[in-house]
Amino acid sequence: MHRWSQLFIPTLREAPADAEVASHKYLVRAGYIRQLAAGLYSYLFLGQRSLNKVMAIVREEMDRIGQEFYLPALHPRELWEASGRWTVMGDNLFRLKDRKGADLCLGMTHEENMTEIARKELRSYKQLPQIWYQIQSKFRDEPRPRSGLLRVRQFMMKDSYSFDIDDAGLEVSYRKHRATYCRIFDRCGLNYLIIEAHSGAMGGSQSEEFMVYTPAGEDQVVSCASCKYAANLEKATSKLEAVQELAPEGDGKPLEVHTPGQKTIEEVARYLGVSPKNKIKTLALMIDGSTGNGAHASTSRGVVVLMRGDHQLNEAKLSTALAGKETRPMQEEEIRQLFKSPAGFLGPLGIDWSKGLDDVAKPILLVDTALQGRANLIAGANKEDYHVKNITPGKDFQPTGYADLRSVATGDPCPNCGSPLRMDTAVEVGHIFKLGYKYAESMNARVLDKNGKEVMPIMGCYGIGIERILTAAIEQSNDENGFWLPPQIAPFEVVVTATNVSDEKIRVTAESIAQSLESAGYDVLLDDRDERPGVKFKDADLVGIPFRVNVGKKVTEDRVEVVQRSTRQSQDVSIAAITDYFRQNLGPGRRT
RNA sequence: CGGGGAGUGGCUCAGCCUGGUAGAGCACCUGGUUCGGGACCAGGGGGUCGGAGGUUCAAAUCCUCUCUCCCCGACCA
Repeated sequence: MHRWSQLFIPTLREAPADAEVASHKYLVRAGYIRQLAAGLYSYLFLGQRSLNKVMAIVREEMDRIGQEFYLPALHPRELWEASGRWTVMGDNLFRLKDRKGADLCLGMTHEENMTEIARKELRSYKQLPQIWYQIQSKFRDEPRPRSGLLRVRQFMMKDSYSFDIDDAGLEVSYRKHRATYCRIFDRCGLNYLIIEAHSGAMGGSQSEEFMVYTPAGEDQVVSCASCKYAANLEKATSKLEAVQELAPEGDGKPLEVHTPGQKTIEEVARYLGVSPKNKIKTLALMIDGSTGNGAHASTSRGVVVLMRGDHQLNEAKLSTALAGKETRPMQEEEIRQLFKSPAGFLGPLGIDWSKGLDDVAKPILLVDTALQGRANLIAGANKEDYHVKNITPGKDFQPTGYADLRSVATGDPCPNCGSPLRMDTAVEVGHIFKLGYKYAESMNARVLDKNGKEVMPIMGCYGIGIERILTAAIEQSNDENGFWLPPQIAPFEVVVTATNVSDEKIRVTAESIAQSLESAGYDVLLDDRDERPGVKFKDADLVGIPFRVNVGKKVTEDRVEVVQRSTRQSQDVSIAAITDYFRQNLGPGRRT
């Protein structure tokens, strides 16, 4: 039996000054966590208890499809060299040296470690499929930890990895995870949705994210109210309405027009009396050369992006199109040097664009798919105060390539059904991802197939942020007095509040009610502190326990009050019927 | 990393501009009165004012450097 009077539950009247989001404020105020440093938190009694419940659910569900491992958090450099990520991960990877001077790092994730095991141990297709998982601390030197437990440098992750002999097998493993994740998030009481995700620089493979709507989130989710379409902003697209093309002027060939002082899209469009939709937006960007040594060194490279005049560039999409390269806006001087054009009048004509990303000597020209098939557009003339009409992509200039680079905006038509799209912020609690052969390839994992031929196993990886489940649950359910958790993940299901412990009858009754609820298998916290009732009620409201039993003056009538935290509805229940009440409202006690 | 803000008992903050004995509320300890929504009275403990250097007779306060934390932007569970 847990007695509040003997526990360490340091509740705070006021939120710490540096907490902004609800979950952060309440986790601290309710005594769940304390901060150690930026992005590092200690989980106290209530916090750890709740996380343990989350992990128990995750474990129970994962055990139905996979096998639990526990891998080291400390990894030798060689492991990460093998996959190439020792350099790729840059500053995000925590690095250290052992006493002998050997390089080590703290695992941000465990693809390498798992693949290493697979590489050494898996020999035959007969051993496949495999699903291996673990629940373990991950370390990431985030550039900016934030929002309490939402983005931290050390956190618990359930990560799993699937190994299959072929695509069909991967599909099965992926489906299993998807279904399991749904069960996990359902059991944790989260209101989530599954969205198509940006699959990062590796591209191609399928990836979905499990999101919970909350203004505290860091992700933008685009969704359709009419159909099921939902995607990450980095991935989302929308239907393009047809644009009225301009009639060709003169002989239909590119035609320079004088546009004195007109630089922006809007100015030029207004000046020429056309819609921005008929204008090409030209963005000059730069890939900075790496300062790395030897093999990895590269030179800076210009990238020009063409968008429809009224469209916005999505940097994540651009980065994907550039195989993961980051860009920055080009400076005016750089534009002048590279393209002999004044900034503001840059256009695609007359420049020798590279034929592919590997063609490093020339600048890259990427054109958004919204411009593919368009005609008679207007762009800069690479000359002060001049623009060019009658430009048709593919005819008047040859881009390096076309790509979907456009950011979806609120109200754009859904790509499936055409209804207006909406955009919401959300937090990612899980991610499932078809990895493909990336690690099998780089780390040289091979098995023999039916025909005795060596093939690479195909992999999937799947993650759940443990703390984020708690955080999302709190973001989902809080008010000015505190928060309430779904009973399945609350540190206790019921708090029994003895309103006045100096009243013998109340004290004894509270004690016996707590006792019998506990015997019935519920997690009960008995508030037996010598405090005034107000203090206890405030604390009970604060700490996230979904039900409260008030044991007060009505004990003389053999009655107590049960208060549901979420609705604040209170109901008198006879003491004899208290266990039944919870059987009806909570189901049978889990520990029976 | 770029931009903005903040560091003063455990917590929330005042004091700083205009240098002169370090404060309030809450929390904590003791005694008493209380006991259904963060009680009251009396007494008490606790702070090198983030750190270093400088200016000054004198620095929480002015100057320089530095560390830490938070927020906004590029990454991710």
